Amino acid sequence: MARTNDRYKTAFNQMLDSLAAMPAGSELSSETILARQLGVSRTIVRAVLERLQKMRIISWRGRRKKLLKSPDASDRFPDDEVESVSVRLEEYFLEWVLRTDVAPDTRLNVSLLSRQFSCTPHALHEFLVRFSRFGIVERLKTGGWVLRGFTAEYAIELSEFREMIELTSVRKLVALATDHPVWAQLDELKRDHIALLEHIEVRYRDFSSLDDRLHTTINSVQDNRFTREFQSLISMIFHYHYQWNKRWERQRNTVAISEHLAYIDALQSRNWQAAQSAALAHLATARQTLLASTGAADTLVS
Amino acid sequence: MARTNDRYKTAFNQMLDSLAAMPAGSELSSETILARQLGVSRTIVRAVLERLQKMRIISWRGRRKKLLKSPDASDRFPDDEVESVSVRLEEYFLEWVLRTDVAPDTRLNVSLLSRQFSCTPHALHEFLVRFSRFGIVERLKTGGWVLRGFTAEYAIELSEFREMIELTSVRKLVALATDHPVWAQLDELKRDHIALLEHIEVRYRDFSSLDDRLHTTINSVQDNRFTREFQSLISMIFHYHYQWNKRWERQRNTVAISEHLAYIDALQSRNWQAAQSAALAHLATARQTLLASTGAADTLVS
DNA sequence: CAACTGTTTTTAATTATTTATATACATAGT
DNA sequence: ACTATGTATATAAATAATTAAAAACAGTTG
Repeated sequence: MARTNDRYKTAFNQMLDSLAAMPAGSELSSETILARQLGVSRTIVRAVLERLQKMRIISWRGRRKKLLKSPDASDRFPDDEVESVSVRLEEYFLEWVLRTDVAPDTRLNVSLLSRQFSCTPHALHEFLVRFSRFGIVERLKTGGWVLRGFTAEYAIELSEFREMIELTSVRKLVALATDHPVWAQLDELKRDHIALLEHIEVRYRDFSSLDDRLHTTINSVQDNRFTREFQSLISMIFHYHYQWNKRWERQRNTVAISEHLAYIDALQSRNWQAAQSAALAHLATARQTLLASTGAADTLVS
Repeated sequence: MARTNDRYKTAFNQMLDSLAAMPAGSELSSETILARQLGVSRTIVRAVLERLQKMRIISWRGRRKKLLKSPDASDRFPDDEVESVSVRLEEYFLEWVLRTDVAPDTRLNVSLLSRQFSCTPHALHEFLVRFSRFGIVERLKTGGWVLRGFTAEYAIELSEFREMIELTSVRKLVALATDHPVWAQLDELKRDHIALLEHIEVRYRDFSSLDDRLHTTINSVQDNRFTREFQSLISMIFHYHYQWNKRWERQRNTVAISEHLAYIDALQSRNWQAAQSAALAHLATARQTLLASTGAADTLVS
């Protein structure tokens, strides 16, 4: 009952990390400074210090705080205890939606689902409210929720909207002055793509975050909160998509890297026509991949 | 404590309305049918019937339900009791944001605000979560909320995004076959605009809903849930905007109607260039009006 | 026997309560 | 004096409890 102490546990583990980097016998900084370093309030810092003292990892009296011995892994809170409910729920829920064969437009039973996900009905409800902005679940006026599902229609509408936004970005991008920071970012992205391509056999899983970075960078030139909001939806969908759709993963990513490189080159040429074609080509591939992962369940996972 | 009985009260008032249209002595239909008519469960219908019986408006035994006398206004639940908390909150909150001079990026104090709005902190929290999709408030990772506010930047980004979407719709619309339902809807809208223009002196306030209808119709051709979602945000913003910014209201609406008529004509000509110009012209005006209502508070309200 | 009502059970939404965390203020130490 | 700590208070986020509403089931009646 009552709020969880995830923040305390996370802060404690973070504190252990920084203590591990210090030699035994060193003095710790003041509560206020530690609080700022950990990004939490002094209340939490004091609770952490109390626990550290009780565990005889530090000595603490007044403003003298000395490290007695380096902490080890067993002192930490286990990771699964630290993970907040809302993060767990996103994984559980999306896994449930994307991997199992729930029919579209199913009415959701909150109390039943919350038991399955081992959380309170309220926690699930909060999650659904936040999540409803993505259009995969919807709240009924009469009360209750329906799962609209990650259907082929959803993938198509998502892709169409995405293409509209990204082409707008591209049009704006190619007209930007050469001293705009985006050009440097593109240079860096190009280097990272080439580096990844060289070790594609072992590092092909790293493509996912590179894909995210490229599209986020391109859309950043719009400097528009609605674009950013939509891009974050795209990031989430593709994050889980890459995570679970392992079929032809290496080949797919190799092709995508080439498309990205062509895309970057076209942008750097600052030729609107060329950039548009390259953008459309890559976005079409992405759309196809996404679409293939909806529909039949057997196209999901290897 | 525990959930409100708004649904019951609303259903009761609705039932009174339908009883008022019936002659005394007539038999009511079955619980199941009444439930379907009112859009509620049988549980509510039975509660409503019980109250009606207690008030001697109907007699009820077993399956015989007879109307004894026509109900009058005093039998109803007062309207303000019926209005649900979430609806009230939207009004209160937007009025607070748009009319008072709250500085952008202010940290919101949920418990304080909830007292001002006379609701529980939790109800306000629920509202904020739902409302955050519009980008006017934002949840901090560390906890708590900030009001980003209805600033000039917000108005600009909103308008830019809107223009991108609506131009996409227009491009798709002018290419549609003549038997597509949108053409009939545009004909009807044109008639309604002309009718409104003839009585503009008295009916100028009706423009707001007409504006909403036109843009919703145009964007409906995309048949995309993300477009619909964004259009509903636009509708909300303009709804409150029209409601509170009364300066030059009649003149403004007269101009807008002409722009709408030109816009509709251009669409009906099915000429992409003409339609694009008309769209841009009207959207630019809308952007200016919206922008003028941000910034200085004295531009708000007469 | 089909439609309707009576009764019970399940699910949803809201408030109250509790614990965690943040912040403000007063006091002590260097 | 400044800065750190000790203490008190305010605010946030979670659960638990409570009531409304829906749905399921069983029994009745025309």
